[in-house]
Amino acid sequence: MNAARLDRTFAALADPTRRAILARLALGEAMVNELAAPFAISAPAISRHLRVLEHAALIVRERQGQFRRCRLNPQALHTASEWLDFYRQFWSESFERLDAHLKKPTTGRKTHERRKSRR
Amino acid sequence: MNAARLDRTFAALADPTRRAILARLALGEAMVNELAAPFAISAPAISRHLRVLEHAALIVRERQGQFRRCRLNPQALHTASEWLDFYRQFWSESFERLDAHLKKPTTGRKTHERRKSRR
DNA sequence: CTTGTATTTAACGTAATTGTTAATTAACAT
DNA sequence: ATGTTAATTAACAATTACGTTAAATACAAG
Repeated sequence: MNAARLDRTFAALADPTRRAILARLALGEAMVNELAAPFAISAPAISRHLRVLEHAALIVRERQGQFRRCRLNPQALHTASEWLDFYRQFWSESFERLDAHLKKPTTGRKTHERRKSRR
Repeated sequence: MNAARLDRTFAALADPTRRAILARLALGEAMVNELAAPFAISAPAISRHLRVLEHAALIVRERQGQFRRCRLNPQALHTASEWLDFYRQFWSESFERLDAHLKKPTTGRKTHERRKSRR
């Protein structure tokens, strides 16, 4: 539910720079320039990526002197993951089918570990 | 891993029409016109959405007479979900923090939990 | 108050996305 | 063959996305 929110979240995740920023923030909070350092793009470009991430509620920012501290906001990731959760049944089903397929041609050998149904 | 693949998957998921198509396909396979029916957009527009979903490996299609049968391909959803899984720890941590916060409002508590530096 | 550092906003170019309508391909039916 | 239906491709317009450089803002510090 709330389609626009999911739009923004998935769109924000659809960029490798932004995913890398999130990965960096997973290691701990960081300032903007710290986040920008690994990338070969300009500071304004980073700033806009951060704006996208913030608008998607994937990060939060707060002024700290002349810096701006950024940290992960797990809420939006949670929402996106919940959406995907609905489809988990399908890939577990297809693993079951694959499993059945692999088991049938020869005799009973345990070709694959069965994927557990999760949660 | 494979950034371009995740790019395509998340970008494909960042559109409400495409998510609705996936939701419909979760109910079972369907032909293109069947998928198009609920939407107020033209057939070519649907066709392109399907192309995006196929290119992102979220669906597979096969000719069936003059029709084209579409079905969910859980593989890409699985990949996206795995990527998100990495972040599950963060939102569970923040739930723990929220929990602690709600339990301890009155007594002498240290103003802030220090984020652990992690990995 | 002037200068330096951190970050954002403005202005701009280009490429991608999403939609449209018209034309095309593929299969079916008469 | 001809016409009908299913679906795609072609050609085009509008919007959004992402990058740049230059200018503006905000704070720190001599």
